[in-house]
Amino acid sequence: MDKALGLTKTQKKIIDAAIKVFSVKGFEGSTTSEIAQEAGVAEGTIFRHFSTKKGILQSILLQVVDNYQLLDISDPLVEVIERGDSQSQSKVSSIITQSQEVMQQVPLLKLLFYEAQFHPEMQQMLVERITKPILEQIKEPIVKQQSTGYYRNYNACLMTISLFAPLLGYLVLKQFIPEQENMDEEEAFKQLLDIWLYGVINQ
Amino acid sequence: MDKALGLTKTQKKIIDAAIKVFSVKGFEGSTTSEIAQEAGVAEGTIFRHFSTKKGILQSILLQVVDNYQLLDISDPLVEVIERGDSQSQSKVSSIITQSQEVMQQVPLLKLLFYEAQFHPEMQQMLVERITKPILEQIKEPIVKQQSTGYYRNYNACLMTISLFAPLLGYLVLKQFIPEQENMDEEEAFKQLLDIWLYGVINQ
DNA sequence: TAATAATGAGAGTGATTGCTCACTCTCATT
DNA sequence: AATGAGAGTGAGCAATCACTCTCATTATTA
Repeated sequence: MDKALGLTKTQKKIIDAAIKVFSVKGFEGSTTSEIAQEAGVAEGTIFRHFSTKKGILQSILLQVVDNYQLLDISDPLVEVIERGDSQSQSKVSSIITQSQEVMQQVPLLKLLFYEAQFHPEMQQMLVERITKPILEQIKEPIVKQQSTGYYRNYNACLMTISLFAPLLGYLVLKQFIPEQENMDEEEAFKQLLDIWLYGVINQ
Repeated sequence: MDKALGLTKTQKKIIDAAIKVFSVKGFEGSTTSEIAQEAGVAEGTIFRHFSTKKGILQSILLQVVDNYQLLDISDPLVEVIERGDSQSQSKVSSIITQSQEVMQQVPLLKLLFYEAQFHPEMQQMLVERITKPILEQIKEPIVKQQSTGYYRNYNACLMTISLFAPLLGYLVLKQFIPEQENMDEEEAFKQLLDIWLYGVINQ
């Protein structure tokens, strides 16, 4: 039956095509016929697998939510928090490696987070399954470091934002200002983590 | 002729209505008849003032770009950078005051930055007239502080991102996770600036 | 007051949209 | 060979869209 991750080959073709088209033209700006063309199937085939156009978007969201690759970015960050040392290059590098995968998904994430605001169930799912888990996962080791007195007692949620937002901001900014800046990604991440750490470490 | 800032009363009514409708439904998700209804004008009237629906969006962008209120947020940040002390409450407070105005504009900014990716001229205008000026305005005093040795020698652009992204991230996050968190906005901004500062100040 | 411009109301247009449905194709089972 | 189930097709439908046109009414200006 050609299934993988609960999706048939045709369904996967359609979803991949939809991601491509939605990313370039936005959800409302895309047409089902474009998606069909990109997927190499008839328009009618789309509606045999997805009840509505919005159903395609929801399936994309489900695919992203069920894909833990995304959450993986928080693991190396947790390492950095626990070691309290950005110099541990190996871990930093793994962040970069992960984030290159994530970076290619930045347009998709932008799409989902933006379009979700028009569809409350989707918004809730994004918040509950992606935003909050990441925040919690990162907050926990921060609180632990605070309890030992190694980190300052700022609000843990704000500390998490301070850590995460610049990394994400850097990736987003890079997408529409390809500031050539003779600096590689690894060095950039290292500096961003450094700035955060030395603002967090007590003394 | 009823002009103010180059816009007649009718044009202003239409633009205000369009901002409201676009913010709620997105650009492609909105219809000109909705905008007309919200503005209390006939649909045909819209097209007497704007050649196309996209023309309305472009006028909104022009209005935002010509409105320096937005850039004002960088002034108090520059103050913080120059003083190197977030405790200077008066200045922090003025950031908050400004940012409350800005915060109400967050949905509009999200709209413009998102929709602009589908319209290259608009994207370029946003980058050249908003993003880059803000970055430059904030980078300059950072570089000055670096030259005196008071700030560490990280890449100035990254330092700017580290400063700006958490503030923006906090505002955006607050919009779809109304984390009641018994913390007022002023305290939040103070802590975010603190975290940044003590990661930037040498020693 | 007369002339001119702006607007409201709303029907109309062609193009496009999301979606349907009658039909075909494939292929395993009978 | 006959059957049935399910995937795929694409012409076409009803609705909607951005946009136009007309014309009576109101507001502005000379």
